[in-house]
Amino acid sequence: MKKVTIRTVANRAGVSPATVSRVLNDPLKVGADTRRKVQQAMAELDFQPSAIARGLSMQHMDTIGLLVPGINGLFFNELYQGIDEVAGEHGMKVLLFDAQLDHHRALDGFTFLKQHHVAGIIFTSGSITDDYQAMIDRLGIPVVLALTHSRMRPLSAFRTDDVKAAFDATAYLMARGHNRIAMVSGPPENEVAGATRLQGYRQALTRYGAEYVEELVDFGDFHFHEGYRAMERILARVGKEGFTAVFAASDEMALGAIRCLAEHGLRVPEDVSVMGYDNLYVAEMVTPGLTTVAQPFQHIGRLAVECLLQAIAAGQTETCGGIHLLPHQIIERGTVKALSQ
Amino acid sequence: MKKVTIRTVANRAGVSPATVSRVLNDPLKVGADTRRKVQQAMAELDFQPSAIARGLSMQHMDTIGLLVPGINGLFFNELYQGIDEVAGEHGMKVLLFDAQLDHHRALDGFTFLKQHHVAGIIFTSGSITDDYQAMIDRLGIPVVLALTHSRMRPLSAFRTDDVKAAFDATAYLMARGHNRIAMVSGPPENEVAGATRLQGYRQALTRYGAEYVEELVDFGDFHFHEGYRAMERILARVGKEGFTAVFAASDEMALGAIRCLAEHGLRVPEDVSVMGYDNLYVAEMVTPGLTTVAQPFQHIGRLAVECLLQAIAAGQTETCGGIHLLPHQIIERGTVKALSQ
DNA sequence: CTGTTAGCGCATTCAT
DNA sequence: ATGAATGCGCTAACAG
Repeated sequence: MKKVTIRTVANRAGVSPATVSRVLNDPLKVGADTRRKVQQAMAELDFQPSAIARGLSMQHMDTIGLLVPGINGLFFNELYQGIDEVAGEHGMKVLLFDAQLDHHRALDGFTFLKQHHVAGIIFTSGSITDDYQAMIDRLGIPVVLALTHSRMRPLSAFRTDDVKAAFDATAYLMARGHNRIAMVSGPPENEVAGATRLQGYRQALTRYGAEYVEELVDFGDFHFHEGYRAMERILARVGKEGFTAVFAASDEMALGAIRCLAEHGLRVPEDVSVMGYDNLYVAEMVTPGLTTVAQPFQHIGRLAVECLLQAIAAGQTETCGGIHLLPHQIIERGTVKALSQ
Repeated sequence: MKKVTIRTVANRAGVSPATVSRVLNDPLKVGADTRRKVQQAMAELDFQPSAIARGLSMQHMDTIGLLVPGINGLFFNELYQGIDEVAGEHGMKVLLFDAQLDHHRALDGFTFLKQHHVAGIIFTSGSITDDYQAMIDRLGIPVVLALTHSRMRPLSAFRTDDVKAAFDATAYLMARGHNRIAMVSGPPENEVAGATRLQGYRQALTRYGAEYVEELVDFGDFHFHEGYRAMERILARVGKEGFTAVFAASDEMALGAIRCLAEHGLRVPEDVSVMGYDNLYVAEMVTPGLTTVAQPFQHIGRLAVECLLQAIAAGQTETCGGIHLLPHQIIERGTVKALSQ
């Protein structure tokens, strides 16, 4: 089974390569019967036009790049779904690059995508450090941020208002009678999902007249195990009676905290209420369902693509600009109990 | 900022394009100082060689295609990780195509990947129906199956022995004193993960002297919600006392079943034991941890790539062949209780 | 060791 | 409406 090109088809159909190209891209521009001949020849030869050659010739591959820090984050799936969908609707494919949690590899991701002629890039999560920014500047193609932002350049960013969301979550707890609320925060040096959510928690506390007590907060890397550890440390410091609720900066950590509480004989929500953050699929799948604040991942993905596509169409490297704060939402499930007293 | 090609660099460095190409692909084949000149020129111009043009010229893109039925399956992440890793180790990139649960789109996936010159394809999950097989035959590039198999052609397949795994899971339950075990199965028409697991369950039952009772089994689509529904139907038929344990054909459905049980006042594992299948991340994150049978997703991914790469290197479209059954493993956590009587 | 030439497969002017 | 020629950016022979 040899290589069949546009040329082989042309010979078979007794026409020129150009004509074959035409029926491929604009069938109406060619005579009805020659068109049929060509189409038949293509079918008989099982011709597959080379997207590579086409790309070289046309100078664009109709793809957008998606740069993620690591596909192990459970949020990836939900984000990707939105992205792939609208990209498809606009005739674009998405080229995925996984940085595997390696900063350097993430940098490589940009050049990889560039070398593959993506029309634009969606950068996901992870703070935009200086080197990223420098890379992006030299790139010459539009870049939009999803679930993160850059404080230097006016890169378009799509995310939620993390401090307000954390504020609301904490307020939600307080409105139900909790005033000693522990927090399992993300790393404070993480500006996008660490410091912000901690800040929101703190603001709500003081706003509604509760005291911020340092012993009640600890930190983790957003994953299950560290959520467990952080909860353990808090418990060690303040004991089982030290708090009536805990707010975690991610669903995974919330689940880790719940496990830890269970092992210490504390039931959720009877003895302590727990709130998560993200509203991943798993939040619904656990029993009792995890009360959490939802980020509209899918919607964020969609908007990011649309913004990117717009910049691409407009033809320039600058995107629609600005930080777009999408609405979060508190999803009430079963891990929060109102204090009856 | 204009387009900088291999030619621009050549001019800037005062050499021929061919020389630039050489420092790109085999730096040692060029004089030390000219090489430096070229490298400097490349740096100054921020030259990014076009992977597309290179691909066209070399007739291969150094990528393998990954065809998944839908990225919403939580197992995707774990599989992808193994695949991307070893692909990278061999200098290959993986091109992802998501069929979005659409049979027709999955077919398109093959031609898409083919048109993008992938060296081979890993097809994931979903039964290999006739049209798939026909497509694969015409493709002219090696294809390996992960988490599924084909009963017609000797396509290489990497998966677990589902009937034995289900057998073992059921036996595990019986060894702990359970003999009225409900099953939340996958669709019986699904040959790879539906009928097989149900069969294993049934075999264990009769093998160890328990009766197969039809009222105790119901079906779902492997996802949470249907697991819930199936459990609900079983409960409606046999009542709360009808069984002491339930075996689900997926972790998601196990979690759905647990939710249903909880809503009927049944505690896990005190009142009824539950076993899942897959050992997704979530199995560890719920409390109590879900006892389940683990599929070595990551390992399967790695092997699939290696098999594919081998066929590619060998230069032909036939892969190492045969169905490779990888060992499963029962992961004991907290949802199964031994009956003490 | 380096420059020249000639494609890779397709799209796109121009002619006809 | 269709064919011939040219170029996309790069690699690979073959010279020198």
